[in-house]
Amino acid sequence: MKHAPLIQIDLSSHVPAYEQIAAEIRALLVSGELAPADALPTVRQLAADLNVHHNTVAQAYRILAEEGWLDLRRGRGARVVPRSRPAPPGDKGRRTFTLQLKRLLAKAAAEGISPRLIARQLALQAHDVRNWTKGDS
Amino acid sequence: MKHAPLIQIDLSSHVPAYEQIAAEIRALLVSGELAPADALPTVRQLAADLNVHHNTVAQAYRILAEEGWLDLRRGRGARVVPRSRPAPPGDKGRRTFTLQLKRLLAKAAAEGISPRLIARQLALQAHDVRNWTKGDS
DNA sequence: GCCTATGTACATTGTACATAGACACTAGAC
DNA sequence: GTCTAGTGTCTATGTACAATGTACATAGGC
Repeated sequence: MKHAPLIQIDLSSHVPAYEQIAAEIRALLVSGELAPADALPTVRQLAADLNVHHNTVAQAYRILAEEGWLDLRRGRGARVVPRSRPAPPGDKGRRTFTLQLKRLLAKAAAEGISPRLIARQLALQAHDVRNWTKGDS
Repeated sequence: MKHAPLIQIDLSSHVPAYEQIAAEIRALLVSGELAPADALPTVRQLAADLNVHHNTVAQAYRILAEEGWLDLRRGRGARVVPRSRPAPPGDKGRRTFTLQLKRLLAKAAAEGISPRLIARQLALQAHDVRNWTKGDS
């Protein structure tokens, strides 16, 4: 099967490329669009697509491997592996999430996105979240 | 009036301190908890509270000043100033927002926060967003 | 066995965060 | 007016880290 760009990153952003790559792939993993046994592009392949160095992609893969999503083997490539749901985080983890969410919304508003649009987007995403792991294609 | 800590940042986080400070204050500005004519703590005051250098706070203030929220004057301090709603961003801006939101939610899920809790938090924030600029204390 | 393709390790380079410390300006006391 | 304390601002510096270049180690096809 031929992949569409698979993921997309913004090289002009201040957030590190390897982190963006990991975040994008993580989103696909969480939503189920990438399922166990699926093969990921090789580090050099994806690096060429994104115009970064293959070591940058390798660093992203390593992060996901440490989180338990991937199995990396030299010479063979990267595959998605089954992963048990991690222990729910404590108050601190949940509060950090809320904090980052608030900051993101405030920034969006400051850039001119209307509260109405923001609220609508939140509702949309909430809907998607409820369908995670149910509807993997 | 005596301020509670006003804002709080995480020095162990990978996101720069000056950015966290700006984001926190921006949230207060957007929500209306900081209104025009209000005075902010001095850079040295806030720096002492947060255990950072006063130049770090100054950098955060400068960001907010460039966004049009603050008026900075040497010797006088920092005050909130009226700000006209900026022009709504184009497709790119809106898509960047959606992208960042998706990444944040995926990360939260990967850390073990249940989809149910995430969806609930989104609904809560959507509610808050709708009350911006209505209920400034 | 050899060759090609894969992920990995290490040294190097550039950039940005955070700090230190001196400077410029303002307001108020006297 | 002058002095003084307090404000934001500027320049230089140390350190950490992102991204790279290059060489290496491993797997699989022929």
